[in-house]
Amino acid sequence: MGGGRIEIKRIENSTNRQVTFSKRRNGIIKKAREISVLCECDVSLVIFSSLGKMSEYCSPNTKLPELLERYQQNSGKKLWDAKHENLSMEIERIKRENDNMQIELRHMKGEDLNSLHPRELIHIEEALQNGLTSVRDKQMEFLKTMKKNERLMEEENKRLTYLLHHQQLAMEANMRELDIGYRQKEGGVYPSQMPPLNFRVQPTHPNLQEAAK
Amino acid sequence: MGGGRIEIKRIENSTNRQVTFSKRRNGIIKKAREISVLCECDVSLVIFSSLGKMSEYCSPNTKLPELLERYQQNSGKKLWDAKHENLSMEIERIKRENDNMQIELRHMKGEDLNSLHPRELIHIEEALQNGLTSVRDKQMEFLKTMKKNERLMEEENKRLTYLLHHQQLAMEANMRELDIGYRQKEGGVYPSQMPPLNFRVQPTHPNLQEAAK
DNA sequence: ACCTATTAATAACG
DNA sequence: TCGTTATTAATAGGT
Repeated sequence: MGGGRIEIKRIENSTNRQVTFSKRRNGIIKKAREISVLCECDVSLVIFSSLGKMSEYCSPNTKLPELLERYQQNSGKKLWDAKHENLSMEIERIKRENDNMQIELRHMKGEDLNSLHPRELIHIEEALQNGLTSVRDKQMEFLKTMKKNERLMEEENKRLTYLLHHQQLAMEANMRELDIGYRQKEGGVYPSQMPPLNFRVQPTHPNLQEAAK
Repeated sequence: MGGGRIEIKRIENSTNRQVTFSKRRNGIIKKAREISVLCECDVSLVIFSSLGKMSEYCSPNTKLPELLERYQQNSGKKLWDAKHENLSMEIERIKRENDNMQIELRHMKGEDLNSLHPRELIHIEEALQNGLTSVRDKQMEFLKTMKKNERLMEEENKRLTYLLHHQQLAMEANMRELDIGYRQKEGGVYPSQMPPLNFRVQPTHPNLQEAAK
């Protein structure tokens, strides 16, 4: 090839290997192009460098899918037919699963019962009964939660009413005081001992809505 | 390259073209092998001669389907056209359907109820109730059928008993007659007027077992 | 990326 | 397809 022969084995020096790859890649692609032109043949060449970079050559007027189709026919090897079959089988499997569930679901809804044995009917009846029990338990749970919420809201209401009442009392007291002070020293500043009116009324149960969803 | 340069264009002389193809094919395959070894890269080379003869090289430890998979990912081109995607999408669709049914079925069995709203619970409860009603109706139907069968069998029993009785009477009568005839002309042939004993006792209700299955 | 000595590839022919 | 040979192309190693 040139400039001192080399053994055909992995080039250990990484830089060298990269350089050689580049040169030879170009060379082989050129060769591929040449043979395709000179000899009117279809060529497909795909190279992945060790770093994963892809290079390809495909002769003009050649469509890779068609070429690969011919490849499969010629070699007997399956490139994607295998995958294809796998997918088809997967579909069949899932469809069967689907049908079974479909049937079970229809039975649970009381449809298509004619084909069933009494023994199977009993099974389904049990399942339905169990389901019904669970669903009703769950509803009971909700009911309890809602009742509890109601109770809590009532308490909260009472608390708020209480607070409101006291606030009003305080306001009235202040008004009176203000009135007196106003009369005593006319034009005076606002009395500093007056409590801020907006003392925060936080909900005691911030998660009330959670259980009711 | 050697022995007098040539233009890179179709070789018109068919023999020459064939020879050149052979040599260059070997050359390019050799190059492919060399670069794959020297630079640790994955190479796929497929050549179809103008006569349709296939040659290929694939680097060791490289599986063509996997390489082509990488090719698709890198190039964005699809080799296994729409067919594949259709299948994949079909699988996705069925899987979704499957999951939905799975969930519905679990709910019907009273599982995974926590994520449901009260309104949905009511829906499920109704469905379960309907199912239960249908199943119990069907069981009732069976019960009726079985009772009816029982009745029919009783009747049949009576009929058979009656037939049996008459048959016995007939037999006894015959025996007596035979006895008399035997005593009158000793060593005579069997009396031809004797009725066949095996008159067929067919079931009146051949479909009895159908309802009970 | 470019240069060059050296080897590999190969065109033409038998 | 195989071998030989003259000639060119490819390229390893270095800059």
